[in-house]
Amino acid sequence: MTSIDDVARATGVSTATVSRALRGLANVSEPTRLRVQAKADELGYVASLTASGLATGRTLTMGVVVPSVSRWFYTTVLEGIDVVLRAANYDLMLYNLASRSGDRERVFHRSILRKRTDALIALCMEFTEPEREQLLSLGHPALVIGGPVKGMRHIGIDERGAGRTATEHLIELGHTAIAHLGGDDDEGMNRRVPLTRRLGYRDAMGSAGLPVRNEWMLSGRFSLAISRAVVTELLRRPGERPTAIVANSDEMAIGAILAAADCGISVPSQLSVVGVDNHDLAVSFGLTTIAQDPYEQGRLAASMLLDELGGAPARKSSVRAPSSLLVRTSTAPPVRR
Amino acid sequence: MTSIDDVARATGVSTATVSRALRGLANVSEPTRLRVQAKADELGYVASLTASGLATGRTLTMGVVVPSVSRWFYTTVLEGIDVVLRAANYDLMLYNLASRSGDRERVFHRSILRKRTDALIALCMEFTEPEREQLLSLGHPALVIGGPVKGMRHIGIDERGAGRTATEHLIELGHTAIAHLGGDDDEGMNRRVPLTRRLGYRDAMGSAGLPVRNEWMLSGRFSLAISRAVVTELLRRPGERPTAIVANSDEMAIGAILAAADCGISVPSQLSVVGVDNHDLAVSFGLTTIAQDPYEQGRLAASMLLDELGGAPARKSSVRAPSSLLVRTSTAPPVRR
DNA sequence: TTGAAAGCGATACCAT
DNA sequence: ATGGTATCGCTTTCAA
Repeated sequence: MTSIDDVARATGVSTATVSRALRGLANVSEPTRLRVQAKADELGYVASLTASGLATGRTLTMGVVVPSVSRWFYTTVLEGIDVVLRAANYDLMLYNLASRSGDRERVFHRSILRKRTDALIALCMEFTEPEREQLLSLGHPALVIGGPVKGMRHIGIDERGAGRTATEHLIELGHTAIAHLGGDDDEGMNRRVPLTRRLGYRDAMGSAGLPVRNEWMLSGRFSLAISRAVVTELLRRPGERPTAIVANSDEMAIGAILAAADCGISVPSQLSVVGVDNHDLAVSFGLTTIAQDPYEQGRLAASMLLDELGGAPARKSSVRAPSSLLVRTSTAPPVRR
Repeated sequence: MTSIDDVARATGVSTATVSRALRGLANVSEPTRLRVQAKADELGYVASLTASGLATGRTLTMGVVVPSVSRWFYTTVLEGIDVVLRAANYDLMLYNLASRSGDRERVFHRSILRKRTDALIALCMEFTEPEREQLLSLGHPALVIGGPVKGMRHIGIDERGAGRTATEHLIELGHTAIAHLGGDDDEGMNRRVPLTRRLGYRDAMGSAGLPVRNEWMLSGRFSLAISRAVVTELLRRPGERPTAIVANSDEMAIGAILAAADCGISVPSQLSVVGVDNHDLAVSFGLTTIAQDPYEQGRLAASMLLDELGGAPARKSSVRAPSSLLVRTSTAPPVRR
C-alpha cells in the first residue's frame, strides 16, 4: 500500500505538505497542491483512516445499534441516518444486537467501547445500568431513537398519545367493541414502546367508559404473519366479535386486514383497523394509521450528533417527533345490527 | 480516556506486558495476568482499535456494500453476515450505496478505499471497471453475493435456472398463458439478476413452444405495492387473461396474489402465482416459490472471507448457492373452459 | 517471564 | 509556504 511517505518522496515535498495539500488546508501554494494531488492520484494513494484517526482522535464513524434489521421502522431510520452521514463523509458502523442476549456484553466491550466511533445512536434498545454507565463514560455524544431510556435523551413520538389517538378515532366513529393487537417485542429491545401504546389504548377506553376485555388483548409480536394468524383465530371465535382493532404497528394491522379477508369479513364495514407507523405498504392497504416519519427521525438524530461533534452545544433534552392520525379507508363507523 | 500506559503504571509492569496479558498471549505469568486484568477492569480500560489497527494492520472490520437496506433479501443476507462476524469479534461497516449514483465515487474514495476494513462483501452491486480495479488493488479479500460481477467471484443461486424451473412448474401443471412479472431494479444495483431470471422464463416458454406475449411482460420493480397495482391493471384488461404469473421475487408475487384478491380472482384456481426467494411472508400466503437461503449465503460469504484473513488459501471460483422449487398452494392446474 | 524501544501512518505544532 | 519532529496508543521484535 502506498503511504504518505511515498507521495512525499515522489513529489519532493515533506509529508506535512502532502497532508495539508490533500486535505485542502489553506497554507499550501496552488502549484504544490496540484503536483501533490497529481502524484497521489497517480500512485492511488488514499490516506489511512486508522492512522489519521489515531493522530486526530476522530474516527469519522458513527455507531448505530439496532435490535434487528428486518423491520421497516429500523431500516427506515437507518436510511435516514445514512443519508446524513454520507453527506458529512461519515461512515456507519452497524451493531446488530439481535435477540440473543449472550452476545451483548461481548459486543459492548469488544466493539462499542473500543473507541471506534465518534458518536452513537441506539434504536429502541434497552440498556442495563452498567451498560448505560459505560456508554456515558465513553464520553461521546449518544442518542436513543424510539423508546425512551432512563438517563439518555431520545427522539421519538408520543407513544401513549399514539395509542390514545388511534383508539379515540374508533370511538368517535361509534365503536365500542375494540380489540387491541399488541404484544411484546423480542428480547433486548425496548419493551416500553408497545406497553406505552397499549396504555394509550386503555386511556381512551377508560375515558369513554368502555370495557377492556382481556380476551381481546392480542399479541402479534410485531409480525404480519403472526398477527394474521392471531386475528384469524379471534374472528373465528364464537360469541361477540369486536368491530374494530387497534394495532401497535402497521405490519400487525395489515396482518389483521388480511385475517379479515381470510375470514370473509369486510374491512371497514364489518371490521375497522388502525395501525401505527405509516408503513410503506399502508397506502396500498388503505390503512388508517398514526403516521410517523422514522426516516426524518434518523436524519435528525444524525444531524444532532454531527453538530455536536462539530462543536455545537449538546441539547440535553429529548425531542418529540411528530405523529398524526392519517385516515384512510380501513376505518368506518360500525354496522348497526 | 484511560490508555495502556495508565494500566501499565497502575500495575507496575510495562505496556508490553499489559498488552500481552490482556490479549491472553502465552508468555505472561498467571499472577501478572490477573493483576493486570484486575487493574484494567478497575480503570475501565479498553484498547483502542484505532491504535492497535495501526500497529497490526488489521481493522477487525468487514465492509458490506448494499444497494438498499429495505429489501428482505439484503437484510437477510446482512443478518447472516452479522452473526458470523460477531462470533469472530469482527465489526460490520455498512455502506448503503443507494440509488443516487452521485455519492458512489465519494463513498468509494473516502470510505471503502481508506483501509478501514479487512475484507469486503458486496450485495447485488454493479461495479464500473475503475471501481473494480480499485477494489482489487486494495488487495484485501472481496466477494459478491447475488449478481455475478465480471472479474469477481460470487455466491449466488442459478438465477436463470430459477426462472426456468418456476416457469416449467406452471407449464407442467398445464398452463400456457403465463405472464411474467419482472422489472428492472433501482439504479446501481445489479440489473443482471432480474434479466437473467427472465431469460430462464423465456427458455422454458421457448422449449415448450409457448408464446411470450409482450403485453404480459410486467414490471413490478421488486415492490409489493407496485406489483399489486400493475397486476391489477393486467387482470382488468379486456380480452384474454393469463392463467399464471411468474414473478421475479416473492414480494412481487405476493403483490400479484393481493391483486387477484382485489379483482375477485381466486388463487390458485383462476390464477397461479410463483415467486422466487421463500420470503418470510411466503408461507403465510401459501406461495409456491423457488426457495433460496440468503441468510446462509451471508454466513458463507463471511466465513469464507474470515478464513482467508486467517490465512486459508482463497478459493478463486464462485459458489453456487442452492435453490429449489417449493410447492405450496398458490399454484394449480388451470381451469378448463 | 518481562522490559525497552522501534515502528505503524498519519497529524499538528513549531520553526524557518 | 514549507519542513522537521513529536505525538497518537498500541504491537512486536530483541534483549535481558
